[in-house]
Amino acid sequence: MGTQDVLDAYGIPVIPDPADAAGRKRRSITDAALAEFLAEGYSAASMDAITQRSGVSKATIYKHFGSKERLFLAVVGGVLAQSYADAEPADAALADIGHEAGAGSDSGTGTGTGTGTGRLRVALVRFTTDWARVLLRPDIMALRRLVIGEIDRFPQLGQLWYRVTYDRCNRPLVDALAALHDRGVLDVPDPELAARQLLATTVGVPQLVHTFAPGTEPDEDELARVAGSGVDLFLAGYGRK
Amino acid sequence: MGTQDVLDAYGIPVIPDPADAAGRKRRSITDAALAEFLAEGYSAASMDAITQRSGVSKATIYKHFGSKERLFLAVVGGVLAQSYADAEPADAALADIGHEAGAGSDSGTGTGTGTGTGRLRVALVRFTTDWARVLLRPDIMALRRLVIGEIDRFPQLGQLWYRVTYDRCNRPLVDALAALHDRGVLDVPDPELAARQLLATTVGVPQLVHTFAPGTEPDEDELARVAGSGVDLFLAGYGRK
DNA sequence: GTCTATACGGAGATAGAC
DNA sequence: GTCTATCTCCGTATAGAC
Repeated sequence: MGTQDVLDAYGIPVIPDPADAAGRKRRSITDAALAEFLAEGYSAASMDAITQRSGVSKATIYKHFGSKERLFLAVVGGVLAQSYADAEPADAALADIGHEAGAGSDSGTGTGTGTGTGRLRVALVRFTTDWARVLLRPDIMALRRLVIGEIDRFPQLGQLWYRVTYDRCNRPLVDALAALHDRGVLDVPDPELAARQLLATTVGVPQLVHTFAPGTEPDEDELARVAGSGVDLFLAGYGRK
Repeated sequence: MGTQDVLDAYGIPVIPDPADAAGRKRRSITDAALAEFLAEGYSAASMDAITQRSGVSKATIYKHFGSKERLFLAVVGGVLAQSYADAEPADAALADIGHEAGAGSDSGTGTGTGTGTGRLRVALVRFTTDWARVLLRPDIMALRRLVIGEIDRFPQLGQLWYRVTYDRCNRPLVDALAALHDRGVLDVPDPELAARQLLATTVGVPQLVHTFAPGTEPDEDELARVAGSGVDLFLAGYGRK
């Protein structure tokens, strides 16, 4: 009598799957919590506000996550793992670095401010630009600021952030550079350091600005200009002479 | 009657200057507040804890600073302005860049991984190493994390941090690079970008690690190695060909 | 100018009905 | 499993004596 209102296309009552209902509630909680934590930081964020944002009751939140600390870790940690899903295009550029390197016209000249148009240069610019586009997204920058600010209280998140970024971005680049070194395309005695330098000149340079200017979208033209110049610098230093 | 205990070298009682007493109290408040804010962040820091750390009463703190927000701004802003006092040696290195550049042996070759020992290279390594030593100091890194984490609530501090760093570190470097360009020592069409790139490869690279690994002292050898490699990269790209 | 004592609100977390 | 109502404590800020 009014307890089964929802009917499907055939008029058959739809009994909500309890598991799915719980999953949806859990999702609405984590969404609300993330928004609140990003807006207020950990300490200033209130469980009351998260309760109101999520639409569920406070007791339910505590049943699911136990405490504010655990909620924070679950939410931020979970988002971190998934945030780089949009960075897939960078993997394609990475494949370009490995496969087509050395087949271009003048990929190794690296004249500094010159306009070397080798395939390697294009691939490196594409790779770094893709990553910059992802890492400079306002939501990811905000998450980064949150993690950095709370790192004394939650060192695990700092470790996780660094590791995820490294595994997804640095490590593949290091491997690619090492391979290019072995094939004689580049002269990179320390691929580990070289990768960090390349990312610093391309991604790090605009990232520094956006770290202290919250909410600003990255400018595509500026991004391309910086990435191009950074890659030129890199190739000038590590190209075969 | 015991109210004038303090005597100077001639046995003359020293009446504490009320203004100085207030100044000392103000100083003990700001010291305590800084320690508390660094340890707990803005929101989690409690005025009670600052009261206990400082040794003065809570009412006195409010008489001096009005509110927690104003105390935070005064303390962090004040420290920012003075934190770079230790970076004076970098100015000396900067003078070296300007005065002795071009007089060295092979300052402009920039062989990438080569060991160019020109005076310019030495001066640039010195300049960047000095700055890295200062910017990577654990207390300054902690302050930086605090500012970044609270930037949504206190955008003024973000602006101030960026401006102070830029005025003291970037701008002089930009000017020096522009001068070297004009004298034909380097080929730097965009000194602004070039300075950011140089600082990214030398200071930014280790800074990124220490951002996510709080409390770790920078290793001198590693610092020198990174700075040297970064400067080589820079000279390879921007040296006259 | 500086202290003690306190007002007042909001925080995180839980008990118990359903 | 989920809600309403509540407990308890600690937060910022201030009033008033000295």
